[in-house]
Formats: sequence, structure tokens, C-alpha cells
Amino acid sequence: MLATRTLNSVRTLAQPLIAAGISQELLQRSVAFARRRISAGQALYRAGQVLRAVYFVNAGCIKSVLASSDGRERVTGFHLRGELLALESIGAGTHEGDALALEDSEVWEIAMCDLMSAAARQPELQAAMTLQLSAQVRAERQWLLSVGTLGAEQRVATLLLDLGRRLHALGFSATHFVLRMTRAEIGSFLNLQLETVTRAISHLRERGLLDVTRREIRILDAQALSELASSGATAH
Amino acid sequence: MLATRTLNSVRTLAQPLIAAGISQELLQRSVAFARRRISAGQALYRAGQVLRAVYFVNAGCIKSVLASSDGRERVTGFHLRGELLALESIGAGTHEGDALALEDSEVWEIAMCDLMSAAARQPELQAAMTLQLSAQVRAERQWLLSVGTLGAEQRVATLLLDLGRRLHALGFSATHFVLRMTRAEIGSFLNLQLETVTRAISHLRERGLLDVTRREIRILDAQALSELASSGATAH
DNA sequence: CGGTGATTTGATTTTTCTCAATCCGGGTGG
DNA sequence: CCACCCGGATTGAGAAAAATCAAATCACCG
Repeated sequence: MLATRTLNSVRTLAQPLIAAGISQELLQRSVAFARRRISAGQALYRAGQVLRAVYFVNAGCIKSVLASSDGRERVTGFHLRGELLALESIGAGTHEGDALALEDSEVWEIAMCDLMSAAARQPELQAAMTLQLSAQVRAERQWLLSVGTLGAEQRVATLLLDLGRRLHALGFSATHFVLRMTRAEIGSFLNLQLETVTRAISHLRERGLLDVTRREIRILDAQALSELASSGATAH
Repeated sequence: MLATRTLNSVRTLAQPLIAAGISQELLQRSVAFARRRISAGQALYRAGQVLRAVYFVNAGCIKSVLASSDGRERVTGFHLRGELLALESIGAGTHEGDALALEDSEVWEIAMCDLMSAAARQPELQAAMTLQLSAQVRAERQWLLSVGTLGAEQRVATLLLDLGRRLHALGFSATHFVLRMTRAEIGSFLNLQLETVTRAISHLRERGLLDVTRREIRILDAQALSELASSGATAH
């Protein structure tokens, strides 16, 4: 078995990152930030807390969760290096949901007051925030479409391909990686029960598209997986 | 039968509007815009078109639709007076989805070049766009949660209450209004089939919570409807 | 080395979808 | 003026997808 360190758990990375809208460089030269480590399972912030900072994920994997007052909840995203967290809570004053580390992670904490004053000084930073948020809306709508129109297997395939693509953009393998989230968390994100996720993965394995050992994923036929994921024919 | 003109189809309104982030006043004094009328069924824009403008809904009702290349599609929102359309396509260069008028409507068209130059001059406008988008992310996540965790009846109840609330904020009745969208469009938004929407509405009527005649809705027991909509117990 | 949480698999139930038929109102043209 | 037509809405019956309930296995951790 591979040491997970050689997969997608590296702490630092050579190449700079360009998140949609806000580049790492723009952040670094525009605002002060503090490195902060969160160990697996710990909360970066919780729903309802006063919004004191936004966070740039520098390493690890963070899930964001939205819950209602009566106990219903959904995972709204899995965030890798290069993504910005809590930006959508600007204007709300408090965090809209929880952010939990799925593995030991590092974020750059950007205090709201610093961000606001920097944005006031630097129009390009304010504009970058707009671009960042608009990209976030577009990305989340794509998931809305996928989750709403695809069957269980197709949704799981889509998520695996998406994770692979994003990891690849970070310099990791697109076809061989370790899931940082449980089946239940995948299900919560894809609007499925954990058993359904398991069955979907099992079926993809039986069809020879994947090789799976618990959290370790090897995509054997990305082409076929991709075709499956976007086959309007077998929808739902 | 009431003349629909006395319900929620008024063209102009006395009180000013404050969309989350971008107020009507801020728009009016910051950028040039052109009034544009769209008749029922017409497209304001289509997916793939170059993003030349964003739109402030001044009257009527617009639906936005996201489609995939293989024919799957979802209604992503129903937009009333005070809402801003296409802002999420900033940074993409082209429209992400279609916008169709559900009734004769009026929008204020704000050319992208004007918006950009105005935002560059006026930091408060750029900041308002950020707030607008962050509010949009929050609102859409709430729907993600509702659609993902509630049963069919609860979803329909939630939508009716939401429409009532928004119409009330515009000076109309919160309990008596005319739906501008078909059952199929409601279903697309709530991730249900049109027959399921019909059945949910029928059942709510049988329980005495609603009075329904085709598109005309009268909410008889908003309290009970609201409790139904947020009962984690009977989820899904 | 037991225990705990995660995963897998199976059996059954529930919800919603799908297919089909009917109804209804508004508009059209004879 | 009225019969007809059409899209939307409603209702029913059966099918399918996923949820739920249950049990067994597995890996990791103390």
C-alpha cells in the first residue's frame, strides 16, 4: 500500500496557485494573514460565529456544512488548496455554516478588518473578490444541476472525476488519490445515503472503471467514467 | 375571480428597493442603464451568449435556467423586482444559463463596460457587487439544503412561503398571489416532477393549508405551512 | 487484542417517477 | 355563437430508484 504522503496529502507545493479571481500572489502582497493549522476533525469555524476572517486553504482538505435549525444538514463543498472559505458570509456578519478539517490542514487566516481596508485601498482586490464569488456561484450551480439530474452512480462518477481534476491541477495524480471524506460525507454532498454511495462505487468497480480499497481510489477508465457521468439518456 | 392586475403583476411600485447589496438608488446614481421590456416567454439572454450586460429586474418575473450539453436542465431561480441577473457570469465572459420572462417584464439593462468603469470609479459599487454575490451564494445554499433534505410536500410549502414573503416585501399580499410559473417549472426548481408538484399542492389543499385554483394561490394557514416546511421529523 | 467507527452487502419499504387518461380554460376559426 | 383545439393541470396505477433497516466485515487505535 502506498504511503498516503505520496498521494494527495502534501503540505506545501512549488507552483503558485490561481484560484478563480484571487491569486495567491495577490493575496500575499495585498493583505496580512496568519498561518493556522487545523488538525483532522477540528472546526475552522462554526455556523453563527461572528465573521472575523476569511480563509485561504493552503494545504489539506476542508468540508463546509450547512445546517438548519431543525437538524437537517448538507455538506456544501470539499475544499482543497487554493480555495477561499467564508467569503460568502461577507454581508451576513456571521458564518453561515461550519467548516471542518477532513485531514490535518493549513489555512491562511485573513482578518476581515484587514481584508476590508485592503480592498478599499486596492480596487483590484475588491474586483478579485467579486470574480471569486461569481465563480463560486457558477461552480455551485453546476453541482446543483448534476445532483438534480443525474442518478446515483453518475453523481459519484462526477465527484470522483472532479476531485481528480482538482488534485491534478495541484500537481497530484488525477487518477490515483485518497478520499479524505467518508461515504456519509460524500452522500451528504451528493444528496445520497451512504449505502447508496457505497453501492455506486461497488458497481463502478464491477464495471472495471475503478479500483477501490476503502478510501483509496484508482480511476481505471476516466473516459468511460466521464461518458457515464454525462449520459443524459440514463438520467435518474 | 380577481383581476390579476390587482395581485402581483403591477408594473411599477412606489417604494424604493434594496436588493441585498445593491440598492436601486446606488444603481441609479452610479451607472447608466436602459429600460428593456420582455414579453412573456421571451428570452432576456441565452446560455453561451457574450456577457454584454447585467440586468436589474424592475417588474415581472424571470426564470433562470441552467442546462448541460447533453440536455439535462434545472431552473435555478425565479426572479422578482429588485433582483439582479447575470452577475454570476462576470468572469466567465458568457452567460451561464438562459433567462426567460414568465410574464411581461421590465429590466434595466446595465452594459458591462459601464458597470466595470463605474465600479472602478466607485469603490462602494464594487463592494456592493461583492455583497450581492455573497448574498446570492447564501440564498442558493439555503435552497440546496431545502431541496436536499425535505420531502416533496415540504419543498413545495417552502417555495410558496418564500414567494409569499418576497411578494410581501414588494408590497403585495404574502398569502394571496398568482404563480407565474408552470408546475413543470416549479418541479424543475425543486427537483421534482410536475405530477409530484401537483400532488403535493393537492395534498396541502386537502389538509386545509391552501386554497388553489390553477395558478392562483391562497395561503390559508401560513403557520401550519411553515411548521410543515421545517419539520425535520418527517424529512424526505 | 478488544473496541469503535467506517464500509460493505442484503432485504424490504418508501418515495418519487413514469406512463396513461382525463379534465379544464382560453383562444380560434367556422 | 359555439364547437374545437391545445397546453397546462389533475388523478390514478404501476415501476424504478433510492432510502431504510439489518447484519457482517474490516481497518485502525488505544
